[in-house]
Amino acid sequence: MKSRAFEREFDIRCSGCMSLHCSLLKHCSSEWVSFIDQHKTCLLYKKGQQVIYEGMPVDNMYFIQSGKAKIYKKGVTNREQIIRLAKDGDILGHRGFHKKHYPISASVLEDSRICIIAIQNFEKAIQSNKSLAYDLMVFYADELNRAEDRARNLAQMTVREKVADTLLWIYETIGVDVKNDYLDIILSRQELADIMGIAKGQVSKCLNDFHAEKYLTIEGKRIGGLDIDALTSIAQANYSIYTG
Amino acid sequence: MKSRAFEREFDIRCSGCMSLHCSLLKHCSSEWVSFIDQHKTCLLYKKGQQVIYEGMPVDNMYFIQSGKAKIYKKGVTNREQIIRLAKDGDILGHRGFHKKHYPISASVLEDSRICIIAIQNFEKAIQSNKSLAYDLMVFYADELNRAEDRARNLAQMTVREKVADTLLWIYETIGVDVKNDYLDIILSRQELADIMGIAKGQVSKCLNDFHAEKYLTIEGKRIGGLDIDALTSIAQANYSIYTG
DNA sequence: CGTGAAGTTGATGCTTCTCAAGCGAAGTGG
DNA sequence: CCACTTCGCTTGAGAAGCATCAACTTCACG
Repeated sequence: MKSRAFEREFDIRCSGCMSLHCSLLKHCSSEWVSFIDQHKTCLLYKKGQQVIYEGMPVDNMYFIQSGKAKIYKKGVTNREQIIRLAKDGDILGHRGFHKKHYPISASVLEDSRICIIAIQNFEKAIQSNKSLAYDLMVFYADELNRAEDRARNLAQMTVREKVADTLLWIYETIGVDVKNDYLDIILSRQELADIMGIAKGQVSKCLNDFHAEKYLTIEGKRIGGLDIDALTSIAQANYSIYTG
Repeated sequence: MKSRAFEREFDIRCSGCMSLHCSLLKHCSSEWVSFIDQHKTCLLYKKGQQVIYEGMPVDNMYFIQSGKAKIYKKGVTNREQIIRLAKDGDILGHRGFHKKHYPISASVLEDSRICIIAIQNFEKAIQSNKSLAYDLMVFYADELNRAEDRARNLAQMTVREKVADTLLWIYETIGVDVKNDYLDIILSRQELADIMGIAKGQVSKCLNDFHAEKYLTIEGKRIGGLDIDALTSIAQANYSIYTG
């Protein structure tokens, strides 16, 4: 953990954090909220800094108080596979729950405030707050469905379909800046490629195609003005799914 | 549910079923085991019969007492994507938990005995058996990690790597018949292709390649005598992963 | 046997990856 | 404030991988 040299602490009360729908606190009794308040650490991570290292022993759960992060695994031929993007209020590290080593890495994409709680205390909170385990179970079940949809899409879609599908996914999970309608996250072309498991150049070309077809606007790394209907029909052109 | 015309009931006591590590019963108190015993239905499904229909309202949880099943989603251009194989003791339908409609279909691959319990009773059991929610949470978390590994592999691996990886996956999740060392499940080439999201012909060719290279033996649809080390090194040839 | 379903094999062409060169923006040091 | 450097993006050519399709073979089952 040497690389954490320039992290800085910040201070926030959990009671203020609840408005962010923090998954941990939402279903804890007030005494447990103050327990967590006293046992948590809050750190400021600088853009690009790595929070979780794949293969390291599981020690903490992390909660994004503000900021953005990417969660990724090592893949084939020195590639990364980004499996998820996270924003304010999201958990990091829950994939390591009940495992010895984290199965993923996580890095922040912009300066971010992260609340950290030791895994033992997280376990205690689960054991003592009945609905917390239940809600986490439902949360995991949702993530599982989403992960398996993505597995199917990565396996079966063409590059063009993957790009459309991924833009919609970012739109849904991260959202847009209401001021200018740009996706509220900055990703390099390589990172976009690592989400879809395709080559960087394909991302450039496909985005330019979509731009030429007027389905979106590009401003450097910012992507916005998504034509949701058009992208949806591209992503699901050959689909015979029931969307429940 | 018209197609269930030739299902037949069978009878089994939950207390006998516990030896199969039935996920539901393992952590229920004895009074709840008898509650479930009284509220479950047991049906015999014939080979090929569909148990769960993607898009139908969620009504039951299903447990395989004996048999094998495939769990799959509709995909692109009339393809299916098989997301999981299940055997004795496994749950079916848990992906629909807390959803209105099943996100998956499930069919049995051989004659199978299935125990069925209404979702409301399953909910009651969770609410009343504290460790059940916890264990289900851990179960979902494991499934999530596995699903995301598969997403990465489907996105990044070559066909040859996918085939090696998939054979190992079947070996681990389903196992082999100890008598003859053949994988203990019968899958058509199309079904194997639907697991990996590749073309049927590629499966044939690649299996023949592996056979020629003496990494396995083929007896019709039966595949056996896997050279685990060789297949592992094919699947992970270009991998830079930490395997925790 | 006869029929149909499933498996194999090969030819063809499209999709996608790889690699490399050119370009532009952003940051650095003088 | 300007040249220099660096990094990431773009674009294109060539190669490889893979899907599609069709013809043929094998197998299962009546």
